Amino acid sequence: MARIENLNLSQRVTNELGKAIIAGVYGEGSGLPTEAQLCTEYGISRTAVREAVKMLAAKGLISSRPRQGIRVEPPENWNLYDTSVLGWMFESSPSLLVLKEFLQMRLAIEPQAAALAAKHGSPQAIAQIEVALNAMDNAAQTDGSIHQPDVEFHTAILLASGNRFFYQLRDFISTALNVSFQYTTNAKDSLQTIADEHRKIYQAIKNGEAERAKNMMAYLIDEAMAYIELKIAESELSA
Amino acid sequence: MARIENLNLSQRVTNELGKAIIAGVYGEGSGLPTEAQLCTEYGISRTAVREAVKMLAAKGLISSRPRQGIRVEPPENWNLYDTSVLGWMFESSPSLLVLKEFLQMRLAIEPQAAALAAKHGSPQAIAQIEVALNAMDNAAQTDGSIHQPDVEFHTAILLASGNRFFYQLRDFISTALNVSFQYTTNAKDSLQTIADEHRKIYQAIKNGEAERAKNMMAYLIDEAMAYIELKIAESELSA
DNA sequence: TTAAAAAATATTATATTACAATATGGGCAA
DNA sequence: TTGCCCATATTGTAATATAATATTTTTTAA
Repeated sequence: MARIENLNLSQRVTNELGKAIIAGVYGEGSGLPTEAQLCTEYGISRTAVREAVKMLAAKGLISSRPRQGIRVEPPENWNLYDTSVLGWMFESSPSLLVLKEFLQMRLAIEPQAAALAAKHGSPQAIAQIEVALNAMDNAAQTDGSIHQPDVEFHTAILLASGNRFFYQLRDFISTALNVSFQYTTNAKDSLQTIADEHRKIYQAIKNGEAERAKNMMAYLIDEAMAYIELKIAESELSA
Repeated sequence: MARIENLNLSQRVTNELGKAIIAGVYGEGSGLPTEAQLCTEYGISRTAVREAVKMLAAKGLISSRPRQGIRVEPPENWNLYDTSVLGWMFESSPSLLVLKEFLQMRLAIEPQAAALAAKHGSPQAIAQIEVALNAMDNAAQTDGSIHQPDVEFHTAILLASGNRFFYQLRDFISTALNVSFQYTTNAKDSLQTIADEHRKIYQAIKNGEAERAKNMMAYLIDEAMAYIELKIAESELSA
């Protein structure tokens, strides 16, 4: 996705409205202002407003009909796997509970992806996993940030699964990881532990041990899940 | 989704172009005709063309920039979880191999969803599963179609999981099931067997047996997977 | 008085035209 | 040859007009 300052007018309006809709600014039923009102509100032409409306409709957030106006669609119709929608969600809602849902998804997807990678992964795809892994090691030893290579590691496994539906979830997983990082400690000695656990997954994939790769990945994500559930319990206690 | 005849102009054009793009009519790099050409080709105004372009851009299929024109995005950027995109895919590509990818996804998602439903499913949500199940039984005994209640059964479990990301995949799963039905035999005696296997899943969920629900669901999908792999082997043999 | 029909109205849908912004490629000058 | 500038093609934005659609109000007739 391009930087915000590079977006054109209708894309910027799409962003604004998308965020507002997901933040619940507009009531679900009747919903948004009319096109005319939006024009004056943003000081732009109807063309730009309509294009923004069309883009949001394509993402399942709204629908518009003559005489009725523009109304917000029920949230279960929102396309949550759209990168923009996902981003807007995290900007608006407290993320611990959403993060748990993310981890449940990761627990479903990633172990299977690892197993498929072990079974069918091409040598190049598996080499790509190793590249990311080595970058993690490097970061762990040189006190650098482990985040970027961590994301690349998981993305590379999705690609190696050979299933385009899994790989399609790379933004989803990246977002989940980015949010996770905000809650995890960065104790220096634990970085190497994390890298080592990732290496076990890699070796299982490389050796074609599907079950082992699957279990190791499940273990890794389960640890994160346990940590988040602890955090949720803490926050509920203090509330 | 509304019927085609009920769609407005820009939505119809979106459909036409979407299908054409996914069918590979336009080369990936340079890509589509200019807006002006599309106008004359379809005999419509630029407004309608631009709205269609914006909707396709929102689904990740294309991008457009001044002077460069409209170009097809690489397929890994297409939003495959968009219902329209999914539909266009199945209209264009031979479905057996795609179906296998679908089943791999289902094998990742649905067992986990069943486990979550067993752990956290609300009584109403679980009752909804039973409604679908009874309809399946009915269909099996009265020689009716088992398809619709089958879809509803799986959808109800996704809903009962309490995870909105799982429930969001209901259209995805439905599409996968619909395609599967085209390949499966409808031997009357096997219908009751299928219904019985579904009932085992339901009972495990109702009793809160997460692991059992998970395993039964995995078994169910694995059977479908084995069948499809057999079909794929057959078609490769004859080719 | 009530119900059906018709008219008024508000809003989105489509069309048309004009101009602005932008990036590509070619030509011109140093 | 290299670098700059300008012509040009294409999308981006704007403004305005008319059509389609569905709601509300009014009118009409039983």
